[in-house]
Amino acid sequence: MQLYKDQNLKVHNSLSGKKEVFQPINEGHVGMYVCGPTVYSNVHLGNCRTFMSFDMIFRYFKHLGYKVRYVRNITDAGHLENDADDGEDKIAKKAKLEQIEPMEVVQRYTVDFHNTLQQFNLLPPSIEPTATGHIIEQIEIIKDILEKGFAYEVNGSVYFDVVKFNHDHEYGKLSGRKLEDMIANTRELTAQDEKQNPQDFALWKKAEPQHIMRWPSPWGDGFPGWHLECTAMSTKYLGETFDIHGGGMDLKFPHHECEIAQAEASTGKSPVKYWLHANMLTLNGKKMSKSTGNNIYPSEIISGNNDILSKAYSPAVVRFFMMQAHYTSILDLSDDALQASEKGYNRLMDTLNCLDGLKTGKSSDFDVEAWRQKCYDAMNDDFNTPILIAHLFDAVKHVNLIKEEKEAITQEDKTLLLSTMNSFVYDVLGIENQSMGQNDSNALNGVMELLIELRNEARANKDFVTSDKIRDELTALGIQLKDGKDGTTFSIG
RNA sequence: GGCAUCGUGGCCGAGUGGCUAGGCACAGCUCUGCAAAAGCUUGUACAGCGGUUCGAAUCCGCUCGAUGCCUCCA
Repeated sequence: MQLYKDQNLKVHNSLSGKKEVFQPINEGHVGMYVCGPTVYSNVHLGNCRTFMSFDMIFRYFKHLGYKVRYVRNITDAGHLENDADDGEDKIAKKAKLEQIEPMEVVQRYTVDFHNTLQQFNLLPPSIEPTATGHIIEQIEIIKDILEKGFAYEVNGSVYFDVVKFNHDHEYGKLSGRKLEDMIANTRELTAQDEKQNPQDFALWKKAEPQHIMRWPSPWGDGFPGWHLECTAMSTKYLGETFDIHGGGMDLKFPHHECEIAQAEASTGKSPVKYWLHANMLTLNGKKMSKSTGNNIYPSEIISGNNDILSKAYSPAVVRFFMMQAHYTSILDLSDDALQASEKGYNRLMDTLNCLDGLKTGKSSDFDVEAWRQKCYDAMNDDFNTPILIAHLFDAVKHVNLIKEEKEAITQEDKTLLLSTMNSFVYDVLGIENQSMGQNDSNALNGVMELLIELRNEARANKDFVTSDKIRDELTALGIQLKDGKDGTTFSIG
């Protein structure tokens, strides 16, 4: 199924600041690179949002029938605390703090990262390379950049020469900055800086004797700079120019700007056709951040064990909540917003659960084909999931009306509706059906059927004391009875 | 200080030069033994001030406010 031939997808390119028609470099194929986490601590919910956004994008490309190679790296070395001379590698710092091997730090938080993303139903990327696994590639690129004259070596470290690069390239084109402005606004240089210019950035850092994470290089023992790993790994697995590069908005500058500079200095080509940036998740109106402590961890939401939220929320509800906002918009997390999403989620799932048993008729009051295209139009407009969800609720309304026999649907339309709903909710949005009720254990269903039967007998006998007791006690247990035209159903949650 | 983004009804959140997104909450009605669920109906809006236009919440300018980046961050 090559749906992409019929669907006109547009994506917002941060480089041009415009929505552009998406045309892959190689017909039918998409190469996509997303900056992964630095595994020195647990991922917080803000981190998850970015990966969830790109997971949805990955899923939609696949849904459209593209062959997608999705590369998302693990940064397990080279990410400095700061750019100054006393800059310390984040992993190494944590290892020292916890008195364990750096690779133990990496292992622990990589496992946490994978577990967390799995809970939110993220698909694994096609390739998940690590920085430490690509030291040789990084050294090769440094050599190349040195040879082309865009870098210089000082005392065992190699720095990228931004000023020289800017002579015949444009440093700052992604983030809308001008080098002259940056230089004019630079704060005082910290004491004995090796860099010729504060805007220069490290490609290779010399390892001090006490530094554990070190690799041999032509410039002595050291470790690679943070920006370089992404260039090395994206080039290796996707080529010198590839379709999509994604990441959080906060990486636009300097990280992505530096990636462009490194690639252009080395290959002479612009590395990426479409730059996509996911916006931040805020908490109390402020960006979530590991360093400031303004954050919430996925486990705290799922368990309800936190001071911010009134209750626990399932991963599917959290994902639904995120999908209700556009990936390029700032989204603020709050208890009210999550509660509203949970109710909406339950309504959507109730509809999905009853879709299969929907009675069909001779005609349809609901133009399923037109509705289906509206869903695609929403996604084609830069992955507009909030609009898609609005359309999904339109279907919910129709399904409920059909259930009440106020509207009708043909078998053919029902089949199309069912497959479209399933595709968009489960495959594209990646929202799992964690609402119980239909597909639970037989024992529970049996017990519930019995209780419903007893209650209905009591009601028939006008013994409302008994019938209300059954209903109220079940409500207290979190089980809701729903009296419909065709009898009583229940839902849990 | 520089660069960028944003300011939508009670809350969350789309969109856009003229044709009420959607979810949640609220109100009325239908259904019900009463509820719940579901459905129907309705209300509340585009930060402020100017300008462009037949017409702007949507374009332009200014003011105010918020956030992000400029130092590690998804």
